[in-house]
Amino acid sequence: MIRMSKLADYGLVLMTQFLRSPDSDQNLSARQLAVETRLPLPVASKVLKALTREGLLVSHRGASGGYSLSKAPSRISVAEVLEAVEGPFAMTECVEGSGDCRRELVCPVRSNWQRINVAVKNVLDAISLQDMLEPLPQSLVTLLTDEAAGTGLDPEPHVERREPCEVA
Amino acid sequence: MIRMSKLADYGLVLMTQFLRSPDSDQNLSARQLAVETRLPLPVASKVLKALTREGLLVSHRGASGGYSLSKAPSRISVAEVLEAVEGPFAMTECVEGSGDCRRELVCPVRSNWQRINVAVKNVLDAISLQDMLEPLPQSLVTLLTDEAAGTGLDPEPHVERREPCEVA
DNA sequence: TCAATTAGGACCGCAGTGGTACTATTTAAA
DNA sequence: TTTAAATAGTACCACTGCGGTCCTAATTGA
Repeated sequence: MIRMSKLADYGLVLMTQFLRSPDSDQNLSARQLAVETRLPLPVASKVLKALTREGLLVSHRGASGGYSLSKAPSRISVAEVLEAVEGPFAMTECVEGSGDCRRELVCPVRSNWQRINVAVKNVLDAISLQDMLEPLPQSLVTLLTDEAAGTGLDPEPHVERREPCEVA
Repeated sequence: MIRMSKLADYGLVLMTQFLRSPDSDQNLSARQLAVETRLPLPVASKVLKALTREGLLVSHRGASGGYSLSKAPSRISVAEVLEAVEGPFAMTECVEGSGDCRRELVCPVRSNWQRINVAVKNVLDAISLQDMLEPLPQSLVTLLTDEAAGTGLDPEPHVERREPCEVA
């Protein structure tokens, strides 16, 4: 499924929550964020801690404390958020080089996984928090998808474009 | 980590194994494939069954039976193989529409996940089995990565290109 | 001083992955 | 006709790690 974890998804939801109010560098408490995002407080708290540890959020302790974005939302990428929560981006085990793969020497696909890994990561790195808010990045996505579809490969129509279901 | 499962990785390794011999539409038994890929026979067997069920392989039962590719390796994409083994491609839960997400109505990122999902899937769909064999698709990957990097977003240099470690 | 925060763990149930085993069915070859 | 070598299908299981909770500091504005 190439699924990313729920926690990472929560990370994105929480990060974008800062952009929903007029001033995006405001201070929001874990409690506020949890309520607004419909997440259980302990869960939101855990994710916020991770995001802070990785430098994407700045925390303010004590009464009337909270969190705020560490930089402009246009300069925070989706990939950054995901990696902050779930660690370095590695689609396969051999990409992160644990090194205990018995197939390593006879594996013909390994070096290409490295490349694919970079390609996918770049897709997620090209999308900023700002982009995630509105259904705007149409140009971006179509660009990416069109390029992917027209790379000189056999034009087998694998692609089945799903209709994105809009939010109310 | 956005990790895909080991089984899916095995699927790719097994599928590409057909291309390592001169005639790619030959008949290979599970036992042969298991030995050549250094995979336990039961594991290889399980994955091969899945690939057959999804129509990517054709099976031949009985003595001197085995598996063979159902179509030209240039017309089989990486995405197809992954989906055959681990089910439909969905990076987040809400993408596959289980529908029990309490955040659904207030979630600002949902519709964009649909798009990102398509974008990533297209990256994997643009790479054929053939491409996976040799470290060839340089043009393809650089194209994808360059396009991703130059989409008019804030040109923050998120991208840290890892040096791909070649196979012997 | 107090209450409201964040920081940092420890802890745990449980689903799902990775892997095994067994039986039934098919079929080329002896 | 028999046999052995295959695949098909399913049940089974150990174990990892995810998602989630809770508790105890440390911090700080009111």
